[in-house]
Amino acid sequence: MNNEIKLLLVDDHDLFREGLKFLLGSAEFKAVIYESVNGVEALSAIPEILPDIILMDIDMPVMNGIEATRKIATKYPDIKVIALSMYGDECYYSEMIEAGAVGFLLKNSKFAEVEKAVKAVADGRNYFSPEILESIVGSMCKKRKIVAQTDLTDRETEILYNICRGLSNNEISDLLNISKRTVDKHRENIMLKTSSKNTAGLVIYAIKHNIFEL
Amino acid sequence: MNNEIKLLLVDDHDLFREGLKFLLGSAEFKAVIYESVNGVEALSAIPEILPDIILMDIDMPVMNGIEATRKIATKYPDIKVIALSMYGDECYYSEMIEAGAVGFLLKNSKFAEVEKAVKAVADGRNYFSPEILESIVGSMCKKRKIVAQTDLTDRETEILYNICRGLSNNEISDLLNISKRTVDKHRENIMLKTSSKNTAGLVIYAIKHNIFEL
DNA sequence: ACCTCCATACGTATTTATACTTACAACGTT
DNA sequence: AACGTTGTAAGTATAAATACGTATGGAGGT
Repeated sequence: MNNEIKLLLVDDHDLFREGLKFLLGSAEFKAVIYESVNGVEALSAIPEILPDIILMDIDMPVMNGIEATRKIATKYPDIKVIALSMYGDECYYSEMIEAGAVGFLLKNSKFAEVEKAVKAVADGRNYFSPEILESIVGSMCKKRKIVAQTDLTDRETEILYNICRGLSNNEISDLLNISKRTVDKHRENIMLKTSSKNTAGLVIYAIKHNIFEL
Repeated sequence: MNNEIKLLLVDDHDLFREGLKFLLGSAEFKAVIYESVNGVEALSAIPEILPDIILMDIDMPVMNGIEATRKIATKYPDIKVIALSMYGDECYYSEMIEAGAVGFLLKNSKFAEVEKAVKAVADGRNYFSPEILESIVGSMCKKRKIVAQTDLTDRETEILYNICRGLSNNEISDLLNISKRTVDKHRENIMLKTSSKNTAGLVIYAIKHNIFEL
């Protein structure tokens, strides 16, 4: 934190870069600022700059920030990439995280947030803006809500699982070495318990209740 | 960061609390340490302590950390809860995040991580251990992979959607004012295109390709 | 010992789904 | 103008699923 941080700004908007550069000059930490206007330029500039941290825009011509981040994270695992995006849509941040970003900021955040993020990643931590975290939480809650317990017996669960695999009652009866009629009956009972009208309902129930994974 | 931080440790293992308390004494920041042995005790102790940050174990008798966090986050939104868990399973952290934790640490992390986390949340940020972040990334990648495009026509997509809703071909034909035999044919074509053997396969395909949402 | 739940099995009947076939009008492309 | 795709429709046949029954042995709890 006491050393100079080499910061590379990658953004196609000159004005945005200029403003950010100015602000970073007044930051708590000392930073040397480099600039690139898109992913391709950034990639070619990196070998000689070897920046510590990259502030990467996502929407860019030539090569977008996600692709660029993916390549950078692979070739230079020590370089920390902080994503800068106009929007906090899930499709953005999840791909960016997957690509290897260790931070994610929205462009409408205050500079103090940028400072925080830079300090955090310089320190080996990661920083995600509250909006993003909230969104992550949100998508998790969604996922969580559908996890519930069933009142299906083990056998019923097993049979439901195999129904989801696409097996017919006949095939299931062979698999489990029981009568086809028994499977029929189980299926009937499962439909009763799960309030399903048909196979479609069964499959959806099974997925919602983690009996079957996509 | 210059003020004293009021820290409440909630963990049922005396030794763990003691060790952590000692370590926190040598931390960069100044902290007053309070202790509780489970969620219930923590909840009754909070009104008089009014801690800034809580380090909350998840596996505890009487009231687990998730329940306790949920209650705390509701009643005292200003108190930051950092989860401490032995395991980084998704079922743990996602529930904990949902409950309102702003940080998540694994018990096998070094004390430096605890320090980082405390500083981060005291500073209004959030801190998730790299393992957890990696896991979040993992679950996101999974989600992403299943989104793909289909070569189904609009009509076929519509019919597949209604199949997933649990409608029979007969009901779909009524709904769309077409012959039942037409729906039969569409269904057949869809099965061909999606390489599905039966309804179960159709439903799974539809969910994977975002034609139907759970 | 009694009772409930579970897994097993079978009978019968109806409804749906699956499979293979042909046909044709509308539309766009080559 | 010929061709491919789409959406529509229909015939025939079999397989599967759905919907009612009933029944029995065993495991577990009261």
